[in-house]
Amino acid sequence: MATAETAYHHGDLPTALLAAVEEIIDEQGYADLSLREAARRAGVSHSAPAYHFGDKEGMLVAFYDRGFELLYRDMLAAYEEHAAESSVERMYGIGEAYIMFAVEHRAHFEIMFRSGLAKVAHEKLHEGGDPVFGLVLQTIGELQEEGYFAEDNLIEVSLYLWSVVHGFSTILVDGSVPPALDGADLTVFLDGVLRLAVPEQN
Amino acid sequence: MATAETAYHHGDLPTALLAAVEEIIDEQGYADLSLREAARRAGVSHSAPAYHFGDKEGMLVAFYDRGFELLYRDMLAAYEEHAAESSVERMYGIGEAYIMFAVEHRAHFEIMFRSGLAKVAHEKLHEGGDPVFGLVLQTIGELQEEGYFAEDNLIEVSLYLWSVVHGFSTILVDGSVPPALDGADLTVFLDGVLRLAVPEQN
DNA sequence: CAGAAGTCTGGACAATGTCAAGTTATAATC
DNA sequence: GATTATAACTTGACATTGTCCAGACTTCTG
Repeated sequence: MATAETAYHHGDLPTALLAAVEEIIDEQGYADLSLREAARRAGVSHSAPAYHFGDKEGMLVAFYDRGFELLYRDMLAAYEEHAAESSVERMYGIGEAYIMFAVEHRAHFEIMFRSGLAKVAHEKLHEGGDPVFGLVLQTIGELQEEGYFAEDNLIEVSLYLWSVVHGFSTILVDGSVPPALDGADLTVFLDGVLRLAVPEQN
Repeated sequence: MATAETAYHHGDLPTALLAAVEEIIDEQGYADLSLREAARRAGVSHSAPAYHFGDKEGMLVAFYDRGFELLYRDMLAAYEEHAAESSVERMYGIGEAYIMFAVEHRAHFEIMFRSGLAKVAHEKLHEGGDPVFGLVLQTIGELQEEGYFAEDNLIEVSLYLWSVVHGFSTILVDGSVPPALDGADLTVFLDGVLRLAVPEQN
């Protein structure tokens, strides 16, 4: 059996390393993440990761890419779940999926948006079309068609809605909420916040 | 003259170090910030900072605190500038001040909200009352009095507006905008986004 | 079975954060 | 004004980190 037990060949070291990255960030935060600690947890030597990822940034970019895969999967599922309903329901759906992704995959969210990696990696992402942003634009187009927003300001509307959803996610992940809200059930506010974001239909 | 030139006593090393921190983050980003490089730029030995700040986190907390001072100063000025006008104008004012602070003091903004320091330092901040958040609550109360929002959901409204403003700031600082918007004059969108955030008066 | 390619090890190096002990400047005291 | 004390730094050391390089082991290919 040539699985994780094997002495030399690990089996699937890249996956094991990315799992270790998530573990470390969850336990100790992004600041204390080190290549060598990830290698230790995967049971390999300190320079094994370099073979697969080149350097530390390479490993984080792989983690970053995986995060966008997961995020897109969740958002697409939410979109399709409300395919037959109003565009507002789809908007709430993908917004909620985004926010819940941030909460449930905090490690990925941090690397994706809070590590300074965004500047480097986002360029690569946009070359490939960025399906996440594409889905957002699609939904906003539908909102405009159904009269929830004027049709002459797609950029502003998309920046606005993206700001609400991304901002709320950031706040949740930070834990930088006022003390009164600490430990509260955040899903409750999630709904309220999203509903405040979309005006009455015209 | 016992100023910065002096061999031993620097004159005001803490200030010089915090200035160096800002320089380094502006030039190379938060990830490449090191205690020793800050010391080098201030012209002192590698462990001089420890005397004033204890450790690296201590130095960053000082930088963090200074950032909140500056932010509150800007927001308060914006609030008072529109003291005689509608509450919406004050809301736009402090929102714009927040966002422009993020753009113009990018280094402070990163440490304040994107460094993982928030969890540690925010508790300390909230003990002291957090004037920034106080000003936000004040303004939202006025918005509710003037009928822009229902009066039974202060928490949701504050989370919502904070999300818009903070989220937009984050997006600007990231540079993680879709390529079409790169290099565009962001102040234009700032106005549009803020106006989308507040509904018609009741 | 031989060789080539793929996967990982082990040692080295410079850089970093932190600690302990020593050094010099400034302030306080008599 | 000399002495003493305290504040403000320096110097040296150590463990840890990311990266590079030469080598070793394993598996695949013919």
